[in-house]
Formats: sequence, C-alpha cells, structure tokens
Amino acid sequence: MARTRRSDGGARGRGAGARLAALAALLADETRAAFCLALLDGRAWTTSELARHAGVAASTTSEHLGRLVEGGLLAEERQGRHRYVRLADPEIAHLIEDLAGHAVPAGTGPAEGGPRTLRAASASNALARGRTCYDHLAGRLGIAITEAMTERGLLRQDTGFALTDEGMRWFGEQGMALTGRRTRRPLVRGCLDWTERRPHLAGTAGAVLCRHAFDAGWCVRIGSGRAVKVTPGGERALAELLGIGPEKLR
Amino acid sequence: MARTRRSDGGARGRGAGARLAALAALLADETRAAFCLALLDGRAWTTSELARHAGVAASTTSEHLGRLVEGGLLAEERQGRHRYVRLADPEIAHLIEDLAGHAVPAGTGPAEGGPRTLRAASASNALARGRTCYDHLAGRLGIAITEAMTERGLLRQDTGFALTDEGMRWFGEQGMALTGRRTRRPLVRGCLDWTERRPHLAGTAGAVLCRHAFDAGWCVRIGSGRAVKVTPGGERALAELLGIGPEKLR
DNA sequence: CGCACCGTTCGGCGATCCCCGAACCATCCC
DNA sequence: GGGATGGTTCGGGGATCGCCGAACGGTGCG
Repeated sequence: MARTRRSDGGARGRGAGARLAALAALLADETRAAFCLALLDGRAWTTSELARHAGVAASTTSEHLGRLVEGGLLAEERQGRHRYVRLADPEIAHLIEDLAGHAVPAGTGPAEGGPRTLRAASASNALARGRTCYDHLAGRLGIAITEAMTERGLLRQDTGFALTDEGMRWFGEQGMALTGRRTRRPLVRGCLDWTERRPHLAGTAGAVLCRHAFDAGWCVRIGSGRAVKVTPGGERALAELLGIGPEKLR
Repeated sequence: MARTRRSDGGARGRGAGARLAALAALLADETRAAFCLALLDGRAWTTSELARHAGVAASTTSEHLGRLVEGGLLAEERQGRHRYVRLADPEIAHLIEDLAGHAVPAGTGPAEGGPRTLRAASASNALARGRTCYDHLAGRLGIAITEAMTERGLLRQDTGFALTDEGMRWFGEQGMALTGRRTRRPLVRGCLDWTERRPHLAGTAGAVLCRHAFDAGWCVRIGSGRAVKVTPGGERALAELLGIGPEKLR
C-alpha cells in the first residue's frame, strides 16, 4: 500500500522518489543483484542456470525474474519449456555496470578481497586480461585498444570522450560501418572499467568493434563466461592496425 | 546475518552481488530516495528540512541519514546544533541522476502525471525552463547552451561528447580556466536531461560554466529550489556569445 | 539561568520481504 | 503413454525494515 502523505516539494511530478525507490529496490536484493551481474555477459540465461548460479531454489528464481521483467530491467523470451532472460537493452547494462562500479568498498584496489582458490585466481586473471562488458570489450584488452586508439588520434579523451574524424574514417576502412545507424543509443561512450579504473570504448562503436573482433577471429571466448582470449592472429592484427604490443595484452 | 551459500561463479570476487545490493538498498526506500533527489540541488540540507520535505518524523530522518552517510552517498558537516548533509561528490550526484532518469515509467513523456495544482504547475514550468542539476545547468537553459555550443563547433556530439579545440579556447577566452585541474572527475561529460530527453554539458566544464553564469549575473536562483531564471543581462550575454535567441529560453 | 529548538537513541508495532518445499502444469524424449 | 525435466504457483515461516512517540543530550538565545 502506497503511502500518500508525501510532500511534493520539488514539483517534479509526484512520486519521483517512489519511482526511484522502486527501481533501486529491484537491485537491492543480493540474489537479484547476482542475476543482473551474471547477465552482464550479454547472453540469455535460463531460469535454472541462474538458480544454480545464485544458489537459490527454482521457485525463488522464478519470482525474482518475474519482478525484474516487470520492472523493465530484463527481457524474456520463451522457447519450449525454457524461459530465457537477458538484460533489456544496452542502457540497462550500462546502468548496472555503473552502479556496480560504485559498489566497491572505498579504498580497496583491484585486488579487493582476492580469490580464495587457485582455480578462482586463474579465472580472475583471465577476466582481468580480457572480457566482454555486455556487448563491448573490457579488461586489459579493452583498455589497450582504447588507449592505442587515443594515441593514434582516432579517439580523444582529453576533452571528453569522442571519436575524431580520423577515427570515423578508420572504422570505415576496417569495414565496420557506423553510419546509417538510427538508434537512441550514443555512437560512442566511455565505460569505466572496474579492474583497470580507466574508461574503455563503449556505445555503438564499442559494440561494433567487439563484434568485428569476434568475427575476424581476433579473439575467442574462454569457456562459458565473460572471459575472452586474444588469438595469435588477433595479436598480429592489433599490432598491425593499432600498434598494440603483445605485452599490453598479458 | 549474511548468507554464505552463494556460488562465486563469475570469480569476480565473492560478494560483488552483495555489495551491489547493499548500494541499491540505500536508494530502495521512498524516503531515502526523496532525500537524495532533494539533495540533487547541490546544496546542504539540515535534518529537519529534509524531514519536513519528505513528511516523516525527525527520528526517522536521523536514522536514514545515518545509513546514507555510512554508505558513502552523503557527506555530513556538523555546525552547532545543525547537521548538514549533502551528496558526497559529483560522481554520486551523476549516479543518482542517471538512475532517476531510468525510473520514469516507460511510455510516459515529459508531461508524465502532470502537476495537480496551479502552484505546482508554475513551479514545474520554472524547472523545465532552467534549473541546476547538482552543479551544472539543465532544463531548456542547459540544453540551449549545449546545442548552441555544438552548432558553433565548440562541442561535438556526433561522435561522442567532447569539447573541440575551439571549445577549449572559448572557455579560456571567457575567463573560465579549465586547465591545471587535476581531479579524477572528467572534464566533460554528457548528462541526460529528463525533461528534454537530450544530453547537456556536465563534468568539470559544466560546473565551471554554471558557476560563471551565476558569478556574471547571467542567471539567478528562483526561491530556494533548483529553479533558475535568466536575467536580462544574461539574455544579452547568451545571445552575443553563443547566438542563443530569447525564444530558446522560454 | 531557563527556555526553545535541533538532533539522537530506544522500544515496539506493523508491514514487507525473501526464502523454501510441495503441488501442479508444460514440454521434450523414449 | 510414461517418465524426466524445466518452470510456476501457493502457503507459510523467519527475518528485516520503516515508522513513530517518548525520553534524552546539546546548542543557542534571551
């Protein structure tokens, strides 16, 4: 039951606070938060996969997913007896990344907590080396590309975050079309990398570049997670096109 | 008592979900959300002011503020018998703005809900015309400035969001120093305006410009809220410097 | 000093929330 | 058809949360 005694005060429309609270409440549960973080890999998960991942019962998962879908954070797709869910759109993904980036306890660096087991440590290393961040590249790989583009004058980060004219040409020369896209999504945006603490290329251009990197065989996914690995051919291509030395990718 | 049965899964450090949930929980209450939205005006409020604004008891307010401060969202300053609180830093302000921007119910346009009373309608109009968004200018005023700068080649929004070299020079010519600032805050960033649905200038440059606008008498605050009004002198200055016609500010 | 005011702490009430297991429905496969 | 699997619904239990009023400590002012 909604309380009604709220002062409107700001006159920005009654209930702006209530709507903000409702949105935040969707992420204010550990289990739902774990779901959203898992879905940041950009793929669609089934109910039972998420249940196993978070360690809760299937019934619990079902209810949580219902709320997340109704709240607009997730989109669902039914296939046979499976219910696939994924993040509703890149906007949402960026919002969650952003929020998660602020959720690290103050003062703790990248080593934060630290993995407990050997297996976890190696997985953590792989993620730090290269991973996808929803639909673009992050980790040292993403940073290396972003920095190299900046050094080569394709991207400027000193007065904001935008492609230069050369940068636009470069995308075209590589066969990655950026024109003619009519979406509300920004062409370029910076996305703060929580392992590297620096922005990497996101937005439509980041997504196109990521897709191209997979299509051209520059990198491949490791296992079923978000981690990606640069192939030998990818190393050559990145060195040739952007002057990225192999040591930047280790 | 924290539950311990979580699967780590992503190996991104146990408890990433828990931390995200804890952060979101701070905003997941209608009263706390109302506090944060009120504090988006960039000023420091006292406990009792916020209590009156949100329509809750002082004791309730005190407890909420304790949690928000402990969670790092708010900074506090004690002065005599008053406790002043404000948003901890511009990062936090941007995070809340961003989250609030996504909290509008899908499909509802700027008219959303609509003010109930005549007084609320006039206040709402004033806010739509011009307001501060934490420490920079928003509303039609903020958009008009941003668009004018873009048209004049001072800012480019087509391939991201960044000042051009001319833009950097322009700031210097106006006596607004942007160099020599060494903060982790980005020099320029876009901030989505929820009444206009377009980005306006934020970041350090946005804050400097806003401060200059007040110092030079281009605009003044209306009453005690976030709304601002352009002065006659401000109209002349904006027309002269950026070619902004007075109709853009109505 | 004495009064007014701001803010905090504490006890307790009511509501909500999160979880699970059990029962049930739908789908797929043999 | 029959059995296995994925997903949902429902009831209930346990914990947390948000709120208030009352009592209390500090500060400022006449």
